[in-house]
Amino acid sequence: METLAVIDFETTGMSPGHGARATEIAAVLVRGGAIVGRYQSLMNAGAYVPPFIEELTGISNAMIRKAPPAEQVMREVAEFVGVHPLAAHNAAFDRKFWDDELARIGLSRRQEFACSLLLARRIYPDAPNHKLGTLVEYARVPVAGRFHRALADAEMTASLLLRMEEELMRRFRLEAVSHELLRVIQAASRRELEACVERWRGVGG
DNA sequence: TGCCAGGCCCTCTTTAGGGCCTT
Repeated sequence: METLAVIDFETTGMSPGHGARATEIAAVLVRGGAIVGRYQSLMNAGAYVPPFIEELTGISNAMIRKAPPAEQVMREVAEFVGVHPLAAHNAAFDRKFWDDELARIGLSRRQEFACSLLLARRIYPDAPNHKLGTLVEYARVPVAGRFHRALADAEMTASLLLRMEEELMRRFRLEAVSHELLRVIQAASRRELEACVERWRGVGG
């Protein structure tokens, strides 16, 4: 049975290419339609947390100073995730930080990301918007805690992915939805969801 | 001190611009 690792970063800014660093990471393991494992830690990368980010996340400079070193946390979470396929909400963002923080300890990513944002745009085109908080309400996913904290966001992203997998199974009469199928769907045009799944079914996916 | 990005995708498109998402 496939296990999926859903991750979420809190950071000091938008891009590691401009000096932003991670302040917190969470990873949850999803298997058999349920969350079966959780990892969460603040991390001290020596970076300054701007006031806007402190307000947004509730993660302060004082909290970061007392947190374990980023190197230690990244080694732990990389070990926790292993080679399981990855997922995140707006994965382009988390992928940048995952790759950057791993590179700093001499590691590299071993798997691809599924993106719950791209999937939601295809599966829930009529949602008011595709922010995580809006989708949690729209898809009736349980609120797991404070938004913009890593573990709560990772758990809600995982639950949203499970809800979308259920929707795909119902709509297309599939017995299961693999990470590979999610990758195929998110890579296809928004307007071609039906044709994309039928092609997948046709080649025995 | 506290600046800042970039991929996706739509459309009044493709010789481009701008909104959506993530922190």
